[in-house]
Amino acid sequence: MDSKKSIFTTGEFADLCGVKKQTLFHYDEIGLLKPEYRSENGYRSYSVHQVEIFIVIDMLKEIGMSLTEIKNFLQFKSLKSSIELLTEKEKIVKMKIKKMQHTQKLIQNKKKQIKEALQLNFDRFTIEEMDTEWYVLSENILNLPDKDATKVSMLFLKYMKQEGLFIDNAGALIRQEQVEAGDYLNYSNLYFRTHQLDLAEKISKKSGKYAVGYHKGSYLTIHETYEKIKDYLTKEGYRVCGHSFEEFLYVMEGASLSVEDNYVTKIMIKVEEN
Amino acid sequence: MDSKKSIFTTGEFADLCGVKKQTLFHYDEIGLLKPEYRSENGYRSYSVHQVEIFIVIDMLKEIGMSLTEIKNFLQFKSLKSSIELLTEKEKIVKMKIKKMQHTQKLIQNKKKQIKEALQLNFDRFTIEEMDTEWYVLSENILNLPDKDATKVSMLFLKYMKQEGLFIDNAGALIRQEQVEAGDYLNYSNLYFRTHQLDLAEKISKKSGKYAVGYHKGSYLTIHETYEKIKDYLTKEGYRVCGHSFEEFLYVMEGASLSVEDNYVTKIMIKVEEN
DNA sequence: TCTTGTGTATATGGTAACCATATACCTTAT
DNA sequence: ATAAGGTATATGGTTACCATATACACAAGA
Repeated sequence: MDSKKSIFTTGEFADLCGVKKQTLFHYDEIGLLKPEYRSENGYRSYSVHQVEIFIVIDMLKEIGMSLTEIKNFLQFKSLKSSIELLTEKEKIVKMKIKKMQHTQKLIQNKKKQIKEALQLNFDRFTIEEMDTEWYVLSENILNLPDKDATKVSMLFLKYMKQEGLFIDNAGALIRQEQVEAGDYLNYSNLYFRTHQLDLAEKISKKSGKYAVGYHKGSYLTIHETYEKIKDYLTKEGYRVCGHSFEEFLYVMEGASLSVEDNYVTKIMIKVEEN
Repeated sequence: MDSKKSIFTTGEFADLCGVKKQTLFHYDEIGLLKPEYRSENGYRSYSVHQVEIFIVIDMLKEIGMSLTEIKNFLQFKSLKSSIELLTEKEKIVKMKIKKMQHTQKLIQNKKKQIKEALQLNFDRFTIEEMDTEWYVLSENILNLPDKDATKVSMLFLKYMKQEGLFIDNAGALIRQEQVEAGDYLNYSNLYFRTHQLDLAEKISKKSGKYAVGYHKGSYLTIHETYEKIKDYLTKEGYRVCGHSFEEFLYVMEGASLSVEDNYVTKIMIKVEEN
């Protein structure tokens, strides 16, 4: 006569919700989700309907609200403002979906990159015939003071990030004169490889023979690799005839425990035979 | 001659990455992302390429990896296992996108619900003519011992949750006999409203006149509201002629600070005129 | 040149949302 | 009747930061 159907213990309810009992204790403690009642033995009892509350809590948590915020929201002090909040959250969810889709692309790209890396020999220099490629270029920063150059670069990178174009590798362009002068850290532009040709205004290209080498380790020691490539070129009867393009890989099978030792920069310098 | 372009200070780099300086200090400390180098004055210097690393870190964080896991991953101890990990993470991202899309629906539903609630008077009982509705029903738990009933309910709810059908409200069906006997907590089935008619095997319906009332507050005091509805029916010249359907999560503008006091259970009992 | 505002570095303590563990009690199944 | 397993509370620990305080560095103007 006083049967109570669909009443769950803490363990059952936790299982149902896909969390640990601890979490429910916590929610009880902070008053976010208290059990319907306690039995005489002190055991918590949750009802079916509370599963629904939990689902809402879980959802709000998922979209980045803190438990305190959620508690306030569930107070429903004003239904109108609740609707407003939900409308706002709807936008956030849309953005998150977009971000996740971007992440998907990023992962695919990284996988491709690693697969390529598996085929590569980072210790050898080569001369390669390369096709034209299209880049989105930053403004020229060569003749700017370092401070200003940094600002321009920042704006460029922020823009690219914001537009979701930060999927492929970023690169740096070093002009022939700087390469020849050994002024390797004096970039003239940053760039991104792109397949979107509608970004036409800021595009540059290259095609022909390139010396390809890989620099392992810090940015600061890249001159060493450049010098080695130059030696290699002399030996092979080539000389620099254009700009250098640096792209960043950082996927070397890591013997080293130090993260940054695994950084690899791909260097491509336009060359021709003597 | 020794110009260094695109080198960022901690503040700049933080801005670029969309985080606080503190976060970068933290990553430096735990060895996850150390600056390329330190100037003589002790200032951290980050390179463009490190933005790329940060983006990967951020992405991996987004999909639920801990900083320690990320650090290990970036060690690239084995490129093959790195690819495997990424492939696994790809699946997770897919799932997350699905979940987010589900969340979108949920939010829309809650908004609709709140909008409806704004029109309602929770203090009045009414007799309403209602159309046929289709429900996904759980197994009958009426004649099961409470323990077993709970288990069956759990399986039902878990199934619904897993299938992503936990968008609309859950409800409980109390049979006429239990309603008449005052055994209001002795559900015979749980149900979900549904628009998917392909779930045909587990469907139930109803159509006709219903007494509609709202119970505010705890599950345990629902009998009070039932008794009031019964009084109301007698006064109006109606009597119970079918089952009662309870649905949850109609929200009330919260006068109370206690979360659970603001929840409302909608009670619909099939009735006919005397 | 001095100053003043802004930037950086380190150190320390604090926070949210749990998780792990220990201890004690309760319940059910054999 | 006893063991296995579930529940309750208490306490300390964890992760990924954030806030604040203090000290030093740098750039720009009076």
